[in-house]
Amino acid sequence: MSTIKDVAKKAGVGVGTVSRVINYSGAVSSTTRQRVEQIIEEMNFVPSQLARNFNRSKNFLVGLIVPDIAHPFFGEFIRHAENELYQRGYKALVCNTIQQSDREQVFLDMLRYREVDGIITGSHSLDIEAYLAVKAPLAALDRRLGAEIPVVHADHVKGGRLAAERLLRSGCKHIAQFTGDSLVTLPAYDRHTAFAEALNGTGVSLTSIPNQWNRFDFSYHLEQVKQTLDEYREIDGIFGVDLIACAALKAASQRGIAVPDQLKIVGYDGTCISAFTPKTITTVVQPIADLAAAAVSAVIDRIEKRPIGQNEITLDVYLREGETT
Amino acid sequence: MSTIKDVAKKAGVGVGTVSRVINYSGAVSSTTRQRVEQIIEEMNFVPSQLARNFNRSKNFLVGLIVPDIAHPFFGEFIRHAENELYQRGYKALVCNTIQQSDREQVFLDMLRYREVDGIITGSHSLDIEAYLAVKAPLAALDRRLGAEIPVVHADHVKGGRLAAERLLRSGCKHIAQFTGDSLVTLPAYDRHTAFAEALNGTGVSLTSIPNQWNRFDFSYHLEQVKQTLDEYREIDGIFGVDLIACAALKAASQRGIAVPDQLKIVGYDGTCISAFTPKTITTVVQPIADLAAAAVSAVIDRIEKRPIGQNEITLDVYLREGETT
DNA sequence: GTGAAAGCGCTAACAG
DNA sequence: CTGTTAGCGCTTTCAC
Repeated sequence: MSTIKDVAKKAGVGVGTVSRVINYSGAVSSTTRQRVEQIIEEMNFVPSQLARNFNRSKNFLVGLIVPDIAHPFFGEFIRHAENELYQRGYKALVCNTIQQSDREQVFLDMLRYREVDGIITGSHSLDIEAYLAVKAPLAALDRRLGAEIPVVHADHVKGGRLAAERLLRSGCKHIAQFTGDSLVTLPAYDRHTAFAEALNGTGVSLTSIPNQWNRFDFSYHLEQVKQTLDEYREIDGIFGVDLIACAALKAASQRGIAVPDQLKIVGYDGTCISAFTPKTITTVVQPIADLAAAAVSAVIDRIEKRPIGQNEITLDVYLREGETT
Repeated sequence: MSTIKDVAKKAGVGVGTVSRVINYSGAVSSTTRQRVEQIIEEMNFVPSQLARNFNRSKNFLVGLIVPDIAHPFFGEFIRHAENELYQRGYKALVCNTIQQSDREQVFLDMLRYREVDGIITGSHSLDIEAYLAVKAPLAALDRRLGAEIPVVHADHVKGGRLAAERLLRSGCKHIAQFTGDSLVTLPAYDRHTAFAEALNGTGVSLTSIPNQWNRFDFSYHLEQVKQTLDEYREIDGIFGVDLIACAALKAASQRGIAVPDQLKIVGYDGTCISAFTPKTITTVVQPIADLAAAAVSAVIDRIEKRPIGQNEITLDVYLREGETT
């Protein structure tokens, strides 16, 4: 593995010159440049990124913390985030927490150890304090971690309202919604509050089923929907994340309930799975690519110490009509 | 940001001692150790991973190259690979190639630049030569890149046979299979050859439709299945990856074809989506977690220069019965 | 047991 | 324009 020194010696120049050549920094006469480039070629020299990172004390690496990469929402988020990072010269380190907060802590530590230059987190298992202790470039997806830390999220208030309006328009009278853990103040929870509010005074009954919506365990959701359908026979409308909507479609099929005739379903997220089912699911679409781009911009602005704009970014959602309403 | 030198000075010891303390290497008297640890605590000192990586010339980073993270098969693969890497003290860098071979080249270059210690690739857009040029720790998923490069894959021959036998057992007479690009010698292609062989001499007709199976574009697959069903009215059995099986289920539903009565479907991969549909898809399950573990072991063995075993690892598959056969 | 010193490979400041 | 030199922060001999 040849080094910059070897190249310099063989080319009969100083290491500074070689550095200038490979970095296109400073001025080098074209004859020198040519000679050096040729030697580099000959020796098959490749500058060590390790050394470069070291003395610029930067990795061009951003950690992406998510509960589960295989979950469609996070999978799509990471796909877009990775792409966006790549466009800007950064690489993506993925971190699955899979409901283990200790792993989340480890990844957060990578920031202190300067293994990554910044972090985007979509996981929520850790206490907020752990995040606040980190005064490094950080951005959160759908969680307010403190005034200092940028958060990007979809307009969940509008999302919840759109879903409710859609079910009302279809004439539903007994609606069930599968909510997240209300103990945590997630922007994402707003959709359920907004959903309930939109139903208020319409005479429509609402049953809220607590559900761990970002858990990627289909049988868990399926079981929950089945229980709900069995317990509340009158239900004619269901609202939940795409995975739950998908489970609802399956449960209805197994119970012989016709969709959308007897039961209407509205999903949330707008992930690819809403199209995989025989009946395309009507769903509230989150702008996943834009969320990813916004989160990436937020961290990179902080890494590169650019003037920063607002700390809370809310992006628009819309309802995509399917065949379940 | 305090450095090891600051700590040494404040503790009144040499930097070597501090280094021994934080690495638990060499011997340090317990009094010294205590004093140093206290100072470290006080100063809130954290060793720079950047510097450490630099002088060990190692990153503990493995690149994971896949066509599309959001594709269920690759999403699950990455999830397991990341986990496995984490257990062994490595981190995962993800690289979406999304059908762009130039990006694949860039990621491969990271190996030469020593940005990653090794690479696991599940992408196949690049010419084999580009891989062969890299004589660094590398492992491939489902592709033979050369005798030197380890490859892990499922037992696709058995997989193809299982699928064929299942459809035969259901009494199918006119079967269609959606194959990959036969130009490339992928182990994964064996399933289609085996599938065809198993049908040989049974009097059952087989139509093979060329399909880009690892393309993550549902509407593309859906369109293809629809065309096939329209063109070959007599088809009563379909074999393809889970995504295609899913599309087939949808196409059948839209065409008013009853599954499994009029049409049987067998998927391949065993990804989570096979359970998402109202009728669970009968599918050949690849041991994704084991494939990931094997690939990770292969790269790490090479990174850590351990004696290596065989270069081609074939893992068992099985048929998971669903409701589409 | 512990301190001093020599790098790891590169960048950047500083003389020429 | 270009060579020299001083680090970047840590690990690792090598004496003491």
